[in-house]
Amino acid sequence: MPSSFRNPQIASTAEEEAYNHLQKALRQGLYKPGDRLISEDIAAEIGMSRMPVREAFRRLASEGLVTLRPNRGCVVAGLTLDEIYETFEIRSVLEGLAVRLATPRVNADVLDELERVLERMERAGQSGSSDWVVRHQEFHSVIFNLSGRPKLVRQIAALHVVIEPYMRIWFDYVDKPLSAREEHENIIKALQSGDAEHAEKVMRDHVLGTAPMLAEYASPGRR
Amino acid sequence: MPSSFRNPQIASTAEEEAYNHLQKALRQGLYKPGDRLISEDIAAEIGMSRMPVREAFRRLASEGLVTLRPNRGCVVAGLTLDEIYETFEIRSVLEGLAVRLATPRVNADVLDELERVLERMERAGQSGSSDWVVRHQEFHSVIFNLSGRPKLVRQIAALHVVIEPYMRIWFDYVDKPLSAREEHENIIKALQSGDAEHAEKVMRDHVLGTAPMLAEYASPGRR
DNA sequence: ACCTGGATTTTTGTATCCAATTATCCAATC
DNA sequence: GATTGGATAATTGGATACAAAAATCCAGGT
Repeated sequence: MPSSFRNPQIASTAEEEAYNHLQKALRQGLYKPGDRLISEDIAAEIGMSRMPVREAFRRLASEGLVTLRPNRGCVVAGLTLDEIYETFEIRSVLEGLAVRLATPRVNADVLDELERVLERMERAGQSGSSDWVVRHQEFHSVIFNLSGRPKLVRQIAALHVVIEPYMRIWFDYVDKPLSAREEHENIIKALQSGDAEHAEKVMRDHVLGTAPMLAEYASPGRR
Repeated sequence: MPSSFRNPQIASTAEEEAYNHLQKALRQGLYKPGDRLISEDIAAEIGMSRMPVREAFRRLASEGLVTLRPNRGCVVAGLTLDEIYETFEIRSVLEGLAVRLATPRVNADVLDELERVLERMERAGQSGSSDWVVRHQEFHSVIFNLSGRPKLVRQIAALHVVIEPYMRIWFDYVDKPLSAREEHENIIKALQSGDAEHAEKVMRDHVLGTAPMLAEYASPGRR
């Protein structure tokens, strides 16, 4: 049983459906930064009126996935280089905190699961499937979910969503992050050691270390 | 010139007006956790239809100020004890990061301004005015704005908003945080020292240290 | 008195409508 | 040819209307 992935249950409300639809598309990078999202078009696409779509826009805006300006509609957000670095800085301290809190809760089952996820990640990576990105998120997600801090989990997950399109671009270019396996094994080792402070530092460095690699391939950015 | 406080310019859109109205009320604790917010009532209060109010609800929900459930409306959120601690944990690492980034940018002007804000905070505290809470926020805000990280600033500010009602309750009970002056002077000293790592640690400890004091007086909580 | 169930009222979710704002296009001018 | 101005079209913001869901009320039964 993986862990904490969203239930794909049918959306109970039109707004939710619109939100899911748009979030999925934005995560997969189907819209480019700067693209304008016309509420009526999107409403037609999923067969509803503009109102629920507008409400979905608001939610996406507060997660930073789109930008909303009065009378000028909804624009796909995208990150500048600086913003990519900033997002990773924030991730580094939040996931550092999460892993520090998670460390005392680690047990054999958790370590097993992490190894299994890492294995799936490896396989996805070798087959060139961009499923790698999802598996990578899952690896981190297993850890920060273990922190037992719901709000922290939410915030980190939101950051993962924002950088997902760039992770995909990166992955498509370099095809196979070889160093990744080693890095993540190190995180597992740190968790195993039981030294929370050390684990925090390892995670911080891991996250910060990813940013420059990714940034190199994320030129198109900017709104 | 203080620094980074929101322009009270007239709202350009009805949604914005509704948002400002509700956020202000929620920050001041005018609504209690668990209170239900009826969109029509609030719309009537500020003289508009339900639609913009609903959109404001969504924004407030993603900031954690209210809870939105399908077909059951909008409820004032409030924090459990655990959630208060969690929020301070998150604040501690985020503001720690912010102060670390801010430290190299500190100069005499900044130190002067911090002293002035602290002075105003002191005065507000002695007069028992709950303006103390606002000044306290301003003190922190001067520092984290200096980090030069817009997204980080936003996230921290959002957390301040969420805990503001509890800060007010706390302040009303204990009337005068005597230790506060000293604590904040320590932060200024750390900034002055130029040692970013040290400043980060001081800020972390400061923020974490506040939580238990506040938690004691925040019994009514719970959604 | 307390529970139960159904009618009534309230409130929400969504569609549709209208006015106001913004974008686009095209011709006239330099 | 590029630029400007203005008519036209597209799009947004907001109000209203209506159906569906939830909350409330109340009578009848235990």
